[in-house]
Amino acid sequence: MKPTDTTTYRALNTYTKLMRAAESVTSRVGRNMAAADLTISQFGVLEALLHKGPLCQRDIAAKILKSTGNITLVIDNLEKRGLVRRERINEDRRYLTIQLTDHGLELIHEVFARVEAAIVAEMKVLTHDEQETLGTLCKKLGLREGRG
Amino acid sequence: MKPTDTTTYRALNTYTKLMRAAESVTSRVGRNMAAADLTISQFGVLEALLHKGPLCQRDIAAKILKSTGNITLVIDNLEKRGLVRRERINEDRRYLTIQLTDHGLELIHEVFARVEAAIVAEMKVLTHDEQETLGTLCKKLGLREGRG
DNA sequence: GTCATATTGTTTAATATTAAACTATATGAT
DNA sequence: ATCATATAGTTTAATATTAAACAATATGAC
Repeated sequence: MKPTDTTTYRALNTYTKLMRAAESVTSRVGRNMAAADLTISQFGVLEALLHKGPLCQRDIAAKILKSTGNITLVIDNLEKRGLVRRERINEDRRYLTIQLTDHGLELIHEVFARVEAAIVAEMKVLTHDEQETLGTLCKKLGLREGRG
Repeated sequence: MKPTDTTTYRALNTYTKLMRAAESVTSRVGRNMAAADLTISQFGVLEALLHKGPLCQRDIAAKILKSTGNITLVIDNLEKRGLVRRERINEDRRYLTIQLTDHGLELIHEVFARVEAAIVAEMKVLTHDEQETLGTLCKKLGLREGRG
């Protein structure tokens, strides 16, 4: 093999493993969301509101990497279930502030705890040092322009 | 912070970075598929056929981690574009063998080369050793039961 | 003030995805 | 041979997602 070939081979291999790991972990962790009848996106929205407080839809879209059109629907569905509330802001009436309701807060609190536990369990196959290393390497890949 | 807290914190942090890296890289690499009017799933199917030869739909579904129902549609669309061909097997008439057409082979050959180059470019932010390390750590996370 | 431009959120149309019900075929026990 | 079970693929209904067009509101130049 020429050096280029081994370089390519290594890159493809690493890429594949990264993707598989992400899919695999997402799928297992996601079961805890599905158990509470939350999609990954719905969980993402509620989790953002839990940890950042009330947000407008645009900020939510940016946070969970989805289109604003999609967020409209996700919030619609959460609103129907009484988990969040929309509130028009008077200083700038284009904005809507999305807030957790009491029920929403209670639910995401509980589901987040389970998800958190699942993530900790997933990561337990790695030592602390390995986790730090993985985080550092992933961060290098994540940084860069472009959606995502 | 109690030890449990730092453990949890580290796990969540690592998880987030893993997810961001995967999304980010997928999104950038995926542009090369979109440029040829291929969805990620369509690319996945063609790529599997390119590197593994003819496959039945069930195997394709397993390979790209999608439902068999979805594969039916993906293959339908590829067939409409004349990129693959379905062929009933006579030894067991439940099976369909999916083959690349000449046109399909030509296309995936070209698109795969671009995707490959994109992946190599993505991975260039990591040294060879770092790639090996990332691969090893991801593999530990990926292994386990469960869809994915 | 008025108009051009930006921005927030909504709607629409197209596509993707899944789970579950279904059809057709094969296999194995009796 | 027959029947129960399993398997491959399809269909259907529900949901998710995006891009693009759109409505409402804000901002800034003049």
